[in-house]
Amino acid sequence: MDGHTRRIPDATVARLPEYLRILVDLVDQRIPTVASERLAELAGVNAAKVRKDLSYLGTYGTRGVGYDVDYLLFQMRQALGVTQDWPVIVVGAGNLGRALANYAGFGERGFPLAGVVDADDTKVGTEVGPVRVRPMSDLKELVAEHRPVIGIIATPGAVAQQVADELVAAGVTAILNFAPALVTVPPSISLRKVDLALELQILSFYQSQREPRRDSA
Amino acid sequence: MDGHTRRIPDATVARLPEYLRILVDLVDQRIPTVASERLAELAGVNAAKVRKDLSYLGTYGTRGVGYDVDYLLFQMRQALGVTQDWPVIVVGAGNLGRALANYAGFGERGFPLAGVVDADDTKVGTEVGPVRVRPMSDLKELVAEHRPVIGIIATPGAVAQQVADELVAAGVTAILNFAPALVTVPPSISLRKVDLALELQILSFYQSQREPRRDSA
DNA sequence: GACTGTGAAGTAGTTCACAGCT
DNA sequence: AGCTGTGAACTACTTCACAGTC
Repeated sequence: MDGHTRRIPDATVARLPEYLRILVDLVDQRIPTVASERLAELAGVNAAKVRKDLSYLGTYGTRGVGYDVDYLLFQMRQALGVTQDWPVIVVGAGNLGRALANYAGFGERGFPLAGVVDADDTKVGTEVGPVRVRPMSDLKELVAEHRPVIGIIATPGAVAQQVADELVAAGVTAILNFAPALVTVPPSISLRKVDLALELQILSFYQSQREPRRDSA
Repeated sequence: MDGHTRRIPDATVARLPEYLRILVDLVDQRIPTVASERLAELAGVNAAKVRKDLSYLGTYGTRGVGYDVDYLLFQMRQALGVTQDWPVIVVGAGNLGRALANYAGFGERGFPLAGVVDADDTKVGTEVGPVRVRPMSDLKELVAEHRPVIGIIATPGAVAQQVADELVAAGVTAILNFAPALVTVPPSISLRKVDLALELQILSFYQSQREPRRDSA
């Protein structure tokens, strides 16, 4: 029952939230057990990978039967550290920041909006989804109030590093960066990046490999 | 001048847009040449990786000097197939879809908004950023008009697969899926996925590894 | 002297294939 | 019989280290 937990490979970690989502669905459907084969199908990967991934959690399925859905869901939440909500603070109340703040999907999945801050005084005080934009100077207070929080950078690339520094100074230990810029943080801080244009460019690459486009402007 | 182009590894492809962004910056700053060491620093990777990545493009830098920024930028655009704009069509005019449609960053980086469609009649006709929402039945026409386009799925997860099927039927060959659901498409279609909550959960994992949180509710 | 391009070595991730439990 | 858990084989990616060029 322990889980002599070896270090979980990054590639596995990146898949755990997908399994989590599927398990939530299965619970909703009152499905009591699931085999690696089925889970693999639902996740779009192969069964050996599922079994190996789950084995890192110290999970014990039952041979001949499969995995107990409730218990696996419990373990998955435990492993991901999503047994409680993690509030998020959005920095930047431009289009993207407002969009993210409005996006209810976050709250539903355990990441409620704690606040939105912006350096631009003309934006401060305006409504964004469920909150009002607050000045950057409120950041420290906001973080202290909700800690631990995840900071979301939704500013132009040019100020992303500065914002990251301010988040770290305010006590934020996990950052999701949507700005198209390299951001570096101390090693104790977790950082991930999402760049929407970059994803489109990757699609562009694979697509133009198949069916090269005329290059005439 | 040829570039006896070996197949480019996926990991390299995923980094090319980052190099592209950096090169655009360097051109703006009128910097004529760049060494792999410097490029690596700007991209947050190591120099050997940069050199190997660029070598897949059939790029020739100059030993003792570095890479010509203009030429490298040209090659990068060529490789990524972003020498012309790729219009995007957003499916789903909910919070996320409207957010994406409003997000100017796309247009600036070569992905202008061709339209927004939604299955919900009460949303059809409403303004979203620069366009009006059109009904799903206009999808085929919209695609035909702008082809090739990239389809963006910004719907609830439950209808994501159906939307993907409709996009494919309408002639879309590249899809970016923001819905939290597995979507499968024929092998000739390029597909990528961005799941915002999933990114937050990954951060949650790494953070709770460091500083486990009390589990009391 | 400086910097690229790349084989070779090293590391991480995936998949196979099967022993072992229920 | 059915399905997990995992060593072993394989594949992909990264990094080293250095010969080659300017």
